[in-house]
Amino acid sequence: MFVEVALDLPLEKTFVYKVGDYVSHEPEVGKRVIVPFGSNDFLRTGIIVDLKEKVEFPEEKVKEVFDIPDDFAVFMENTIALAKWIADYYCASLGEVLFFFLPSGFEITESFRVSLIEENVSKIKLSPSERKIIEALQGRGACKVSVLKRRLKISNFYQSLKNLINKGVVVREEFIEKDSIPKKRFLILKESKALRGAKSKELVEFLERRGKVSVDELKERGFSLAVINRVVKEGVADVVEEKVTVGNRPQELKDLREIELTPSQKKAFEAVTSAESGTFLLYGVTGSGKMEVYLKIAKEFVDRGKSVLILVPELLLTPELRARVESYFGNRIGIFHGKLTQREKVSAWLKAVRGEVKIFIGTRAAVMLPLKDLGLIVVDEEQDDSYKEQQKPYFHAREVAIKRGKREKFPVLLVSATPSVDTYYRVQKGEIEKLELKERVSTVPLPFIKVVNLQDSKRTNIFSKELLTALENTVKKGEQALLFINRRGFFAQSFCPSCGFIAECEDCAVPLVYHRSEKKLICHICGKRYKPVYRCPKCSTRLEFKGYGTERVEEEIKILFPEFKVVRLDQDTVKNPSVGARLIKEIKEGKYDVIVGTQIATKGHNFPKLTLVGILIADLLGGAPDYRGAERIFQSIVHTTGRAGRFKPGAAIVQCFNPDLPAIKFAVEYRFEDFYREELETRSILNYPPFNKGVLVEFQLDKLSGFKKLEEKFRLLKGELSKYFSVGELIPAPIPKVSGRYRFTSFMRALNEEVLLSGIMWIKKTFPDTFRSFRYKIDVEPVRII
DNA sequence: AGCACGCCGACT
DNA sequence: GTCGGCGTGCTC
Repeated sequence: MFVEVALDLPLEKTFVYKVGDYVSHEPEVGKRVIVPFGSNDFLRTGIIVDLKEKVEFPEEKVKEVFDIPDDFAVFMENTIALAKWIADYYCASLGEVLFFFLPSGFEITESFRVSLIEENVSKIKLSPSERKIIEALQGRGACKVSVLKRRLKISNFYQSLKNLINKGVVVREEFIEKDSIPKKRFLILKESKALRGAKSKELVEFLERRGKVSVDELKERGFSLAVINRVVKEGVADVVEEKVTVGNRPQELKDLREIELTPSQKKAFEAVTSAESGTFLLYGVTGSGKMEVYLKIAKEFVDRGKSVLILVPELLLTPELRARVESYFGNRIGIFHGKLTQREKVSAWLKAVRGEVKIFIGTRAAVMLPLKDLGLIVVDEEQDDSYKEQQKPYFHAREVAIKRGKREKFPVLLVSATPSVDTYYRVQKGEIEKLELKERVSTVPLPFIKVVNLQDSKRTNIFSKELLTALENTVKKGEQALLFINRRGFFAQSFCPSCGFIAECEDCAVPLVYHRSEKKLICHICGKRYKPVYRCPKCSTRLEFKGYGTERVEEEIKILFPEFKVVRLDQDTVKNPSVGARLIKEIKEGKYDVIVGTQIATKGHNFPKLTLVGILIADLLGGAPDYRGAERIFQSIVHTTGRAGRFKPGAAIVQCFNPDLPAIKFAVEYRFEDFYREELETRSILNYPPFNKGVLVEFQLDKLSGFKKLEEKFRLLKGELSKYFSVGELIPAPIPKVSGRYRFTSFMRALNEEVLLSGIMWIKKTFPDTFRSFRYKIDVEPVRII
């Protein structure tokens, strides 16, 4: 018997191994396998992707599997096929995809460690490289070879290290990086025997009753380790280690069937629960009860014995949301997201494998969970960019979910008040069925939105008179206001008013942002911190810290209204989760009058007293100037203004310089269909996605001198590449230098999925050889192209 | 990716 | 002679 194994390597190849007699478990597709690999046969973890009776590969070269450590598969056959699609579509290898999703606690790798044994090296002849290695090892214990190599940057590193080992100065030892699967030890009764000693007798009797008990439980019941060991030694019981999962706390259950559905909610419920497969869009404004509907649909599938996966954006997976889902499904829910610890991830993965949990709620990383009898995937806030992975494999979890539904034959439900332009386009083409919730469940009307043109308005700094008046009235009534700004420290660069000098990051060449709390200039690309310069180094004029960030807004509000209690909610203040949770709690309790915040403040939280939302400069909500700017402005306005008056009537003031932008105009007038129509028209004319499939290629150079060679090679391939893509120029990225590396990008567009797939296949075949000496990234259907 | 090996020019 | 810098082939 042979197995085909995918390893965590950027190679198209899989590897064949022979399965010998001495493996712990039967080979099976999707199981982990430990195999020797490479010149020194280090052990690595792989995934079995196929079973074979015969191999074409010369049999004498086929190595034998070291072990198959589990009696369960960590991937299902279906998800391995799905991983192949991800690999083909998003330009990665099968192994890279599988090991991206598999919690790293499942991985076992073997490597060498070296340590110095001969401290007195003065008498031995040594080359400079060898000396460098010894210096690095001095005063240290064993050091991983890979770590040492990375630190030293010597070209003949391995040769020099070998010389040192031959000279007897350094020793080498293999070691295994252990998996971190939580394990528990159990005693299993083998044969009953009468033992001496009261405690031993008691333990044997207890084992006779229970058969199998964990060592932890025995200890809790007052059996000492000595007694336990004795019973094992006498042959009464065996000790086994088992991989375990950790449970959730039980919660009070709320019965979903009590909720009465409106006619359109009912229609949506019927459509999804009666479908065998297909993609749906649950579409409805704030307050139309989207969540109640999809939870009820989920409940229906669980009642039928199916499992359900609910995907949410990164920022939405708050304790609040979890509590809400738990109130419906109790402790039967599992959580999976990137910020769990290794052990928690492994534990959650095992729960899925064993079917211990029927409902999983998670972020994009959860989309490949090996859920048995999966009957439904819900993608909440489907337009959210956090569904797109920003490293290899650059997959979009919404797309993977849709593919998974098609492959495993179950419905996929996208949910949004402001669908992505992409999804809306597919609704128009009939690929996705729209289920619109027309009635609002909430008795509170949608907030009244007023647009203020900053060019006409009388204003104090960035605050229009209208906004200031509304702010004052709101706080006077004892209610809260949220002032929304796009980014922390936006434009808060140090700027010379006489010569125009702007302090920039020496590595990334972007303007530095002044952070008052730290009294430092910070680069928002690489994070490097600088001492602030107060006088222009060129003309020694006093510098201004210009522009608006959350900090400056907070400060100016405090000056304008010294009696208001102001709180700032942005990346800086909620970086520490416990501080963030405390601030949120305090806001809900009404401890603050004004909240100054970024996107973070608007996602996933309901502030009951919040009745006024002010958007300071709506024109800037698009962030980076790319073809999706309008879409982001539209979504930001709708989401932010929707925060006002969730429980009592509220209002929103949208300040902007250009009130005629379709994204602004249609958002504030609640004319959603008009926005999508006009935006799709623009995209169509300019030939942007969704009318084609975009691919962003980015090259990174250590030295600018390498550009000539890169350009040459790129030009050489361009002809062939143009068979699949319309290829954009190789241009320096708008932020040309990141962490000391120069970035060059080309944006390419393929006509459709079919062409894209063959184009990516060609890239996979060609790029690794052609651009071997270059660092490059290939981001298929990127969410940002700068 | 990570490693081996081989070739070159530039230093002791 | 080494050393450091590439380009290239291979991993079951």
